Amino acid sequence: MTLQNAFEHEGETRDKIILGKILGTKPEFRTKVKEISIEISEIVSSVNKLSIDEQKKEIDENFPEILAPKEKIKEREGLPELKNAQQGNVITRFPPEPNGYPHIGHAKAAIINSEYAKMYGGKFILRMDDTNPEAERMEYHAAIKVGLEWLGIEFDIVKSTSDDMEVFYEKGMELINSEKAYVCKCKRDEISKNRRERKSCKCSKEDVDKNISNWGKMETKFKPGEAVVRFRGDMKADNAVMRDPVLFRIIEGKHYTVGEKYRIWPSYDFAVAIEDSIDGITHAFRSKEFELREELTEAILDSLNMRKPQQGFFSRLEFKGMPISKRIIKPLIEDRKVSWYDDPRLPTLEALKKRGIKPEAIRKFIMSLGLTKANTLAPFDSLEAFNRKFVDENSIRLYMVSNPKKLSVKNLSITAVEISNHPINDMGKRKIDVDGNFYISGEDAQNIKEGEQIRLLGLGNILITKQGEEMEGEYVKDGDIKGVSKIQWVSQKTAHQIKIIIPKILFIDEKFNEDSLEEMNVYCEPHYLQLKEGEEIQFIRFGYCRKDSQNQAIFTHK
RNA sequence: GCUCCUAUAGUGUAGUCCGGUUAAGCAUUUUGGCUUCUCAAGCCAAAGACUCGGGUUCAAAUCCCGAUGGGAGCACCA
Repeated sequence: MTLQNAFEHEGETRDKIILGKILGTKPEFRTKVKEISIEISEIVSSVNKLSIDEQKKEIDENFPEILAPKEKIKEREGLPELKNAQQGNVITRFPPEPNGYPHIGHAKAAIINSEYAKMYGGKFILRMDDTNPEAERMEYHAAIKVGLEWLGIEFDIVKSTSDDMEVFYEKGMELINSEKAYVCKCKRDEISKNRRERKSCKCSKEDVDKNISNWGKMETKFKPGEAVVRFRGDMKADNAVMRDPVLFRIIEGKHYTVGEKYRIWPSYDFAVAIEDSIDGITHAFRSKEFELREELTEAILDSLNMRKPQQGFFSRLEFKGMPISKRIIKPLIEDRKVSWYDDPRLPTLEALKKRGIKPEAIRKFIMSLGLTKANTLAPFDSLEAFNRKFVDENSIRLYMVSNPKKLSVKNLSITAVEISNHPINDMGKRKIDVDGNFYISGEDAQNIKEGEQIRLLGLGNILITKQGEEMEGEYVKDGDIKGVSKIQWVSQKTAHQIKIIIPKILFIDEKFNEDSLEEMNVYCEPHYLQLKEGEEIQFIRFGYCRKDSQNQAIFTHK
């Protein structure tokens, strides 16, 4: 073993390392560390005296097996194992609030929870967390469902928190009756101040009868803001969430599905605790900002003698320079700095789709981030790398020319060429008519000198006879493929003009990037017109783009 | 201010619970090479990390203490 290690490290080894290896593989020596370490030192120094060739000889003669290449460490696949989980008995959930358009953050929560359900052959529930009528809308509800469908996430059960209003009332009454909750009539500011100062208010001392009658008044008489139900937590707790949090409050707005049927609405903490318990959720993964809520969720369920789910937490996911919150996006839309929530510069699912990111890539990407609680500010690059693998296989290759320059070729003996749509996969061929009049890219034109040969891809070599605004050349029959620069081209007669939109980073160091949307007017092959909208293509030597319409494409990535 | 979470290459992570079998694995990025009628994809190679300071131990990325950086919570939002 000493020999092996020495050989692997250029003929030198260290006794500490050898000791570690022996103790690691043979725990029975651990009690005799002193004795064996002396022995090891001797062996090590004798091995180190040998030259590397002598070591190799020794190995060949006596221990040939250790020259076999080491097997690589196996990378764990997928997510880490769950605690207290049994195959077939896992139920997870994704509870978005329908108060905005779904984005990459939603995707992370949904994918992690659904993957766990899948991993354990369990169930996965989509629960629209709609307990604040003022913020929620059908439009968002629908957008979330569309987004998740696009991601390819399947649910066993779809429900809304508001389906269970009667249960919340029942459980709320139970808490009031058992003195675990009380009606508080303090002003909002007062509650907040008392929380900070860790002081109870006088409402918390009211008896059960008074609380019950006040609950009655909440149903009819009190106005929004005049009374709330609070959980009797611990006003002295270090965890501020435990300082008598609100369980119910009055909201009079019209709810997008149940209308004005209810005016007392449960708070998030209460609703989630109860819902997770009655839905049979075994494992609930929430993003890190809810970490302090774990204690409260458990306290509520304990006081109701209800079953508790196992909770887990993961970090929020954001891309560098791509805002995720409505607070930032909304003003951008109002100022017309971005067009809408599907603007390709945004990290919403709709935008990612428009930009040409594939759902499989998002899934792989999110799985690659793991379940870490450290903040993740991923660069968009890594998503692109995943996406490229999916997109490359089935994007047809087309020629496109930017900053077009004219090139006319004399003595062109052919009138049409056939070009295959993909270099490796069989995706058919297309025929292009040519008449000697081409466009080539301005960038390529710059690099060409008179008297040089270039090759128009798929067509043939051209000897450039005249540089300048309008270039001229001669067709070289059977030209040499190797050693000439190969460039893409478009036939002047059939060239189709499109606009390519290049989305770039929206914020640079917290400042809006005024140049975040670049537009290019380019010529491409007429074949573009025959493609379906939404199809991914690769403009050769430029990058992958998604066809947005007959005259507009969006740049996906290199 | 108080409380909680977090810290591994340029970037994202695995390993940390239960110290040694791995002088830290993977992906991405960058660079070089091969292949190729694309500057794509594919293949090969190189480069590159345990935040800092103490302690425990024969042995610390891993355990303990402290410091520092980053994030979150202290809503009648979720």
